[in-house]
Amino acid sequence: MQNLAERMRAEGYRVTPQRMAILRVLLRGAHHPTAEDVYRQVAAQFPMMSLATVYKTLKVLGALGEITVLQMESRKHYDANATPHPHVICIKCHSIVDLPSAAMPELPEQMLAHTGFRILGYNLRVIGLCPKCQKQKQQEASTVNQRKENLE
Amino acid sequence: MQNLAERMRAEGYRVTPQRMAILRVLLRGAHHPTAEDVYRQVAAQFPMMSLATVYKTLKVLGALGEITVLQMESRKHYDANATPHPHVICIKCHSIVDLPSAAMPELPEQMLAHTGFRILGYNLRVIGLCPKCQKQKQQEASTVNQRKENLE
DNA sequence: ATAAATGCAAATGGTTTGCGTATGT
DNA sequence: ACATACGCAAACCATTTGCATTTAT
Repeated sequence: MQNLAERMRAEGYRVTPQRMAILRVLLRGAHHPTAEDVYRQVAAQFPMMSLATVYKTLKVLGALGEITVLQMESRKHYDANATPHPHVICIKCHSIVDLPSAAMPELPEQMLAHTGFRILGYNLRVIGLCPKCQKQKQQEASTVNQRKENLE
Repeated sequence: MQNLAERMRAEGYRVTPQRMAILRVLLRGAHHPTAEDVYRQVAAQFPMMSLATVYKTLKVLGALGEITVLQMESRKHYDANATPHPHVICIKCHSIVDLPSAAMPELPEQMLAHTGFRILGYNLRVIGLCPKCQKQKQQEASTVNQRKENLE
């Protein structure tokens, strides 16, 4: 928490009460809140907070690698192959490639047991860089570091 | 394709030219089209097609289990735990439970190799029914079958 | 002092819905 | 004949953006 504040400053971000409040909610953890959830919790003790700031801050924290964002893409994709199989998705161009279902690794069942869930299946999304984007990246390799622009 | 037409009728759905056209696009497969993509392809030979119909049809095909829909939820969730770890998600109430990263199974590297992707990581989302929803379902067990309502 | 962050409101973009008309059964 | 599907336009909802104001540095 303190370390993060310093890291933010070091990376050129400002440490504001809003950002700390949002971070505090996230560190309470355990609930995988949506932006809306975070907003409600922060607004309770911080009435001036705006939803836009929550979104902006979440983006910053994501860029800093301090939080995980579940479910990156917003658009749905449809696949005539109805049997579950893993996908490999390019982080840059979002192209999607199928893998055979045989590529599904075994789930470590015992780790799931204590959740009490009845397991129905699973979704494996491998993240990577497609061949085309790898080449592109090499060409850009000599360019300036654009960390902040990477917020996308 | 023919079988599907019959299955649709058997299940009480109508077989329309639009639906067949959409299905044909999906069966061309290989590209994991978005709704928009499907629309464009179908509209090329079927100018009257509407985007709303594409969405409605995709929903029907999904309900029939004939296609896979990638990325079900639209809302993002944030997790203060930045190290990648699998999640168990309830299909009914969408509650999310963390698993320790130790639960990450080994990826079968050789299956990925031929994709040419540079693998950066992966996302494992286990789908199931949480304990609470399991109980609820048992109580509803005696109720009428509501397949079509399950479109959600 | 000044560049960056905030809060507001308007815009965006994918998806859904309501409704009157057309069509498969 | 009649319920279901269609096409259109409007509605929705999460997220983003522009901009004038405030604030951390």
